[in-house]
Amino acid sequence: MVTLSRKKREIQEREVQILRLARPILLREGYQALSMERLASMMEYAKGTLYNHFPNKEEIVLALALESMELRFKLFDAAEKMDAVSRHKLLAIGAACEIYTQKYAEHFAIEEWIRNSTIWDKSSSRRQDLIRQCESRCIGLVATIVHDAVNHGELNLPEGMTPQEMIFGFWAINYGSQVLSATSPSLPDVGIVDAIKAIRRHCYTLLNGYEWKPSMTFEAHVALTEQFNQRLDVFSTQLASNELRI
Amino acid sequence: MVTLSRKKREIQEREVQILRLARPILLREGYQALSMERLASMMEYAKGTLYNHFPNKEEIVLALALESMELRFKLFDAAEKMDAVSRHKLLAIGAACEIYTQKYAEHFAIEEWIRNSTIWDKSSSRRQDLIRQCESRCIGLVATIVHDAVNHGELNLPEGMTPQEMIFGFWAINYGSQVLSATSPSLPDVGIVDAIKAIRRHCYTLLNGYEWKPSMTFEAHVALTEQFNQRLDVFSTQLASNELRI
DNA sequence: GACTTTTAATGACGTCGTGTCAATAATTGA
DNA sequence: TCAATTATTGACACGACGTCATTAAAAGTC
Repeated sequence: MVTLSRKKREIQEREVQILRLARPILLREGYQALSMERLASMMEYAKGTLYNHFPNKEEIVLALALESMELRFKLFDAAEKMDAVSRHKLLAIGAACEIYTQKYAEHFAIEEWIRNSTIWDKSSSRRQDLIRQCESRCIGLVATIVHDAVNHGELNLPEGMTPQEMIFGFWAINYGSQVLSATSPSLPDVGIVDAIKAIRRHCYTLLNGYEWKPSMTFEAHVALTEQFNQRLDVFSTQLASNELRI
Repeated sequence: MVTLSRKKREIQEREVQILRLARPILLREGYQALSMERLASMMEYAKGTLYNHFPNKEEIVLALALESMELRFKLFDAAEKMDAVSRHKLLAIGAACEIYTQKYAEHFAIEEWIRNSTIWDKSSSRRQDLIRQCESRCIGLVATIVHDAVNHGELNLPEGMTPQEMIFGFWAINYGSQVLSATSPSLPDVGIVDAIKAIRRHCYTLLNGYEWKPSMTFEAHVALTEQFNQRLDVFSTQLASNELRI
């Protein structure tokens, strides 16, 4: 039936629309400002209708976070698909992180909400699963690079370290620096001028420490990172225009 | 006057008491569960009295976070005072981080609230300053170690890197791994068994990468870390019994 | 000790937000 | 055309924050 599917489509549409309205509020005015009443009136629907789509406010926040994580995954995926040796691919992943937290800083900010237990615990296990899956895929993707590196003899993992534990280090240092840069109250006062450059250096040194082949200069490391940065920038812009939404 | 000071003391006491009641609620039942009404009734005071002490709920949370940060600083301070060469002192700091996030996991969890903009923005600038100061002192303390290392010729900082930027790397990797371990939904499913050991390895490799003298084996690195761990464990237990509160 | 002044404590109140649910409207199916 | 199903509505109950006029207690004064 045409009418049926039209109605159904309308309802599905609305879900997207709710998220589209919610995102800037959460971002620019904070969690408190995001209220179901307000969303409903912006949608020109009653509050009850909103609750047909999302059982609570928290679920909306996690839905937003999931959207953001999916964008992250696409960036990672594009990075992994670059035609390069394993060490360089890892730089591409690093570049993807930089893009994500710089160009898509809002997405990074929204993704952080999943770590708030108030929000995580109140939302449905279905959505929690989706988020877990998305995170797993991201990790798996990067672990593949490590795996290949080992197989190609470009890297020897230390005794007893899994590929996942290897990437955990890079994950932690990148993630940590991003959160600290975004939220640490005293960072600017304290002489940390260019956090990104510092982290690049640390990652470079870490790669050297593990003797990940091919060895390279820091200048080459930076140059390559910049190059991947640009390519991923283009890619992500195309992505956005294809989907007509960011 | 005796009576005056008794009253004044009573009021001061109450501030501590409020925090002592608030902490376990925030920790075990979450932010929602911490309500001014409830705190007031537990104190057997009216709500208004509570508001004489703290202008809002957020301020209570930041006050708790500050207490926790002060404990962290004490651990760092004890680590820095260990009689050891610079590289080993940095291990002691690493051990202090481990103690803080393992033995005092609740403090770590509470400290995280300062990164919530809802809470940060609503509380007084006086308290924000105190927190910034405490963080600065922590950073400064560790930066000193790097400084000394350079002065003693045990470390060459890469061109253009400040001591603060050097420690930023270690800070980020430790902090990042702690947050990820605590909150990342898919970590266990994904083959990251012993996050602490992995991070020790990464820090070790990083130190090697910078050729921080004296060079050492990973086994020595781990053994020394364990040793500092124990010493700081004892220290922190004494600290707690001295202050009759944790 | 009687008093005034200052300081502290109280809790009813206004306000706002969540989430529910019986009632109503719209859509579908027969 | 009408019954059955599905979607929408908004009044309502509830709970929390933060205020403030009112009341109580303590300090200061003679």
